[in-house]
Amino acid sequence: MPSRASRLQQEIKQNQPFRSAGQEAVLGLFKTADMLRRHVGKIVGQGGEAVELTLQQYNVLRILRGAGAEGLPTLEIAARMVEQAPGITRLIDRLEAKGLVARERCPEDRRRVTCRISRAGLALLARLDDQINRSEEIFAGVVSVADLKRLVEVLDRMRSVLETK
Amino acid sequence: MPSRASRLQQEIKQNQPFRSAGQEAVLGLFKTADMLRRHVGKIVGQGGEAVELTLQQYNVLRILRGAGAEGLPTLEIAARMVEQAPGITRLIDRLEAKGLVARERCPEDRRRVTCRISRAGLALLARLDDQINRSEEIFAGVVSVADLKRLVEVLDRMRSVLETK
DNA sequence: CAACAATACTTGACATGTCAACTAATTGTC
DNA sequence: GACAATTAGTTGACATGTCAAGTATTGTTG
Repeated sequence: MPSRASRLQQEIKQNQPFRSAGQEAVLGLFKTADMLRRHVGKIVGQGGEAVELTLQQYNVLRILRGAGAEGLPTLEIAARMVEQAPGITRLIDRLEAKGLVARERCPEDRRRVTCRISRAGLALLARLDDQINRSEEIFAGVVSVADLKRLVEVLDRMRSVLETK
Repeated sequence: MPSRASRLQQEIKQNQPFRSAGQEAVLGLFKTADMLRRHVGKIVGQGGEAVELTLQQYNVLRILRGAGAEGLPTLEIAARMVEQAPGITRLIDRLEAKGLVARERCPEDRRRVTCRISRAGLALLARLDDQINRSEEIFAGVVSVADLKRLVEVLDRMRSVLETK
């Protein structure tokens, strides 16, 4: 019995079947992440009335909110990013320009620059929280919590072989 | 019994646990895709001796190889991309500049531009094939084929709710 | 068959990402 | 305490991505 074309195969109009489960998984991962990225990017990027963010900028704000009042040095933020961000300095430049983040050279170690989220940054995140939370639960209808947990677990193992650099 | 911090949590040094399985899945997906993207990007991007490609450029070449001698119109390529590529024209401009793709205005419908992979493009892909195939099988040791298939299936369902634009 | 809409790209302007130097401050090391 | 090595961040140059508006060509409709 010839298996029907997979969903992904149809999506990218590929006529040959995939060479392996590995290949299909990798492409499916890329495509899903790209769609998700655009989906969330639209939420943080439209701003409603106020400031527009990129996904990366949003991630920085989230990290700084988590860090609280002490803030974090620049490269420590980079280390916590979900996606690598070699251009962290300029990323934060833009957030500072929008008044969402404040920077200050650290007195104890003058090489460091401590970054803190501003009142305005916190307010912006607060406005986005609901929409973001909802968008993370968007899969509730089609994927069970058990499936999500298995997914997380498999992704963990995949990253373990990609580590590092 | 308090569950230990998840792997992802440690990776991004997050002190609070994730709000939900959905959130952890979304972030894990982003992180895994980013790492994979860099991994594959390094393969196609170093060129060895010859031409360097971006992941997107590589994807275009793969699509054109699959299309064979008739080639494909520009936007049809865009439709088949794994990741959306609004800048498809300039993406192909660069491939043409490197001599990997040839373009020709379609005689039947002069709005269209037919793109074909060149001899050099095919040769480049041939040189990359082995490395790419190997990189897609990199997970063989840590993730079973059954797990990969389940992963693919869950990703399919996730994309179904993201559709569309 | 003229006029309007739709299609298939192209282009411009600008934001963002990326890599490789480069500077400044701090930490060993003898 | 001088000097190299390390760490933290910045900058420049350039590639790529993104959105909106523009152009040429083909369908469609009164």
